[in-house]
Amino acid sequence: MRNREVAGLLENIADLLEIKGESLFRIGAYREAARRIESLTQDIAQMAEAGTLRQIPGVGEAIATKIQEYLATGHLRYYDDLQHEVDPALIDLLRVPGMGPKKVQLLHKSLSIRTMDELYQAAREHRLAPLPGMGVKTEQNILKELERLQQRTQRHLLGKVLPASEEVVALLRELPIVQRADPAGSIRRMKDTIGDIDILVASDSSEKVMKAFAQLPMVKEVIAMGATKSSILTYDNLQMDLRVVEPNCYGAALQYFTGSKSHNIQLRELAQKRGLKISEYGIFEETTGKRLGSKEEEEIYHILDLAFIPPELRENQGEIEAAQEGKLPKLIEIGDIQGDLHVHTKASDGSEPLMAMASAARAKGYQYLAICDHSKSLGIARGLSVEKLQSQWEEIRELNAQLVPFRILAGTEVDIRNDGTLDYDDDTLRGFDIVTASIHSGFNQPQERIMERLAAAMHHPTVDVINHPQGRIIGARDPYAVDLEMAFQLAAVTGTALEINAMPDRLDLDDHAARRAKELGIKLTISTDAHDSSHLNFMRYGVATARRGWVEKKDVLNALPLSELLNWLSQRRRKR
DNA sequence: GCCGTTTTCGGCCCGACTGTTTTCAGTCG
Repeated sequence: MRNREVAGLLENIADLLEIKGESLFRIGAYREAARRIESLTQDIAQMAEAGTLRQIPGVGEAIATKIQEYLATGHLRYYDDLQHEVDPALIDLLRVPGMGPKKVQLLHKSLSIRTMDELYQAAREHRLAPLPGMGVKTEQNILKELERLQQRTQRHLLGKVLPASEEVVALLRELPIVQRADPAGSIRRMKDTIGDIDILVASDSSEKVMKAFAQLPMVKEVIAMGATKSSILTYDNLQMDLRVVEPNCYGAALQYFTGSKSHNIQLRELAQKRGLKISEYGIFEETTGKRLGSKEEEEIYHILDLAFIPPELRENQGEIEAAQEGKLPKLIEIGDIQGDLHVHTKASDGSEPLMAMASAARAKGYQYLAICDHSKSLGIARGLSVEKLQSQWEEIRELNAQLVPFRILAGTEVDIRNDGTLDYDDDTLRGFDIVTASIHSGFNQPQERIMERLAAAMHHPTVDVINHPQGRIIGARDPYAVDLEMAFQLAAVTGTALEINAMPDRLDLDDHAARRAKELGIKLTISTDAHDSSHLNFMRYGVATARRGWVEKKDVLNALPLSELLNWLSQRRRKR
């Protein structure tokens, strides 16, 4: 898939146009197209061949032609020319907070500054301040931001940021002056990675809240402090932005600060067409200025005759249209989950015994838990030999007798070997209650080989689920070369379920892929891949990813009660 | 550059904050 590559190209064009001082609307058009292509599960190259590029919202005549040219020839004349007009090195400077296209252009023209290093030097030597529109304060800020940029990694895992934000929100809620508090922004939308943390508070004493916020125990540095907005840096280098609003605007503010930007823009356009205006203070009649709603978030949507749109869907990916037509999905909820279908124990690379994992699952109110330790050849993870399996099965039988009606399923995470064969013989595989299969090697194989392996696994008569089908580790490893559309077709034909792996650094299938799989009627599992009992709590991230993928309860295998899950599994055995 | 039950041309979300200014430009979300 070259989707990310094409999206990146369009982003670069937008950046260059921005520095060049082009129309903001044209720049926005490139960014919107990039965003749409990034979230596509269909292969952009295939769409280009089929001539269907213009079906992508935000892609019109001009951009479609450019994509065609780029994919066919490997380069784009327009982009090449642009790079001669505007030095591409300057794009980097836009990453410095406070540096926009105008300042980048100014510094480039007057001081020939091209890189962050040069910018840093110039600021150190006080050459920025005398420039028109700059000044001492601006120079100091640039210096500070450059230093901060070095120590701050760009994006953080939801699994790290969500608990941190909830901790802060809990502390803020304890203050008597605080009426309401919530994480907002991309955290509330449950994106898999997060930049800055947005927190919203309703209070009549804004400044007191600011002060209390700045004194929280996790605060390392106060970056900015205004009347209604302040930013801090925590000891684990998370930036948190706090905004305080009056309680009667809280709903409108929560809607606004939850975003996404793109969702809000579309919502505001819709409002405009009806003679209404939306801001963070409420929804108003354009002509009279009369406020129609603001206290609760739901009001904003209801006044526009929309069903309430859950935060996870607010990405301008068709949710507003669906809300208009009353066709929003009834999203799966954490309480719908009846069990976990992928966990490890001490027998392979987990850290707790079977009994501990089972008790923890039962304590969560689950009806079942599938033990899926690694298979024999995965030496690095102490994969189980057939002999060890026998004793694990024995242990499971004994425990099940004690724990009834709770049920431990004897499962495996069998390795799909480099040649596409599975890591246990068929007889052994038939002995499991559930077989999940994974690729753990040959990550760099070409797409054909990867697809052959996946196809072989999905056609194998015992395989029920493919785990982490994309194979990404967020921030560490790119997905392997999966043709997702083909994988989905295979899953649909063979009736194989696909996992949404809930590990915070996997979340694989990701949200877009999950949505496409759901559209094609593929069964999904949401499992944690827990290696100790605390990891069972990762389920919320898997459910969040599923929700972002418009997934409903009926799409998810482990939302079934035990008896129906067992039915599904045995019917599958009979069919094959 | 995209898009269309108010438009194939003329629109394109809205406000706060900062630092530089004497009324505003640039940046951000």
